[in-house]
Amino acid sequence: MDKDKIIKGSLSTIILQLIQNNNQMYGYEITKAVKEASKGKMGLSEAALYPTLHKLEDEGLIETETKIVNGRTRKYYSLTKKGNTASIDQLAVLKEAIASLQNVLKYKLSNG
Amino acid sequence: MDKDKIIKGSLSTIILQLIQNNNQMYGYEITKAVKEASKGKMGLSEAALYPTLHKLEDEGLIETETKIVNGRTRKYYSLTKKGNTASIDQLAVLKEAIASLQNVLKYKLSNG
DNA sequence: TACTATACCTAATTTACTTAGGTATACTTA
DNA sequence: TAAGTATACCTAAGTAAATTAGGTATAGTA
Repeated sequence: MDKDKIIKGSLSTIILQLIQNNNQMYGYEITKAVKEASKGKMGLSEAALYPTLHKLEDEGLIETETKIVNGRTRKYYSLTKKGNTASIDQLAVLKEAIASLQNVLKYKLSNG
Repeated sequence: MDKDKIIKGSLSTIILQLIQNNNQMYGYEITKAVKEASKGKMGLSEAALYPTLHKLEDEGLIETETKIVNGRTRKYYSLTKKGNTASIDQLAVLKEAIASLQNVLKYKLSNG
């Protein structure tokens, strides 16, 4: 099993949550955050990240502010009001899903 | 967020683990087990399940024994030796991935 | 007799990711 | 000074794995 498969389908939730925890983040910073927080056990490719950021922006969940830092452009993302609500909701759903998954993994038939 | 997205990409691992916990299971039983273990919070569609079972069988991780019960055919699946090893390995990877995911979800930048 | 539950299945579509690039600036190292 | 690494943005094409939307058939229940 690919070690990153767990983030499949949860990518939007992860991104929203990271931005919420840190008020604002830029794309490259998010990829580094995932790597560092997971002690290198997870990788978030830029090819997966950027389209998802653009999708979240199109949905009105995040908004951008461009800054020039050290001669390079950074696009900082922060949550909109709608995005803040969505982040809270999605995190709750994900946590419940993790709990359910753990229950499924240890499940034994009662008549077994 | 779709409440079932967490199982995307982990489906093979879940199936192998359920069969391992119960020695042998048939397809329909697996769908009911997921529903019951998750208290109805997760659903595993048969359209997702059966192709995955067939793939695992093609890979030599599970094997079948057909039984007629109450006038209906059941295809019981059990782990092969290879499947037993794979199940143990994949469960470890998945558990580590869950732990990593939880670390990512609570991550705050040190310079924030 | 119709509906629900059990029990197997597939084809076509869609989604979300990976692979495989591209552009550009700043910093480090040979 | 040239090459390589890190930073920082991005997209197009391909693929994997799910969903949608069915199908077949038997047994039990209303």
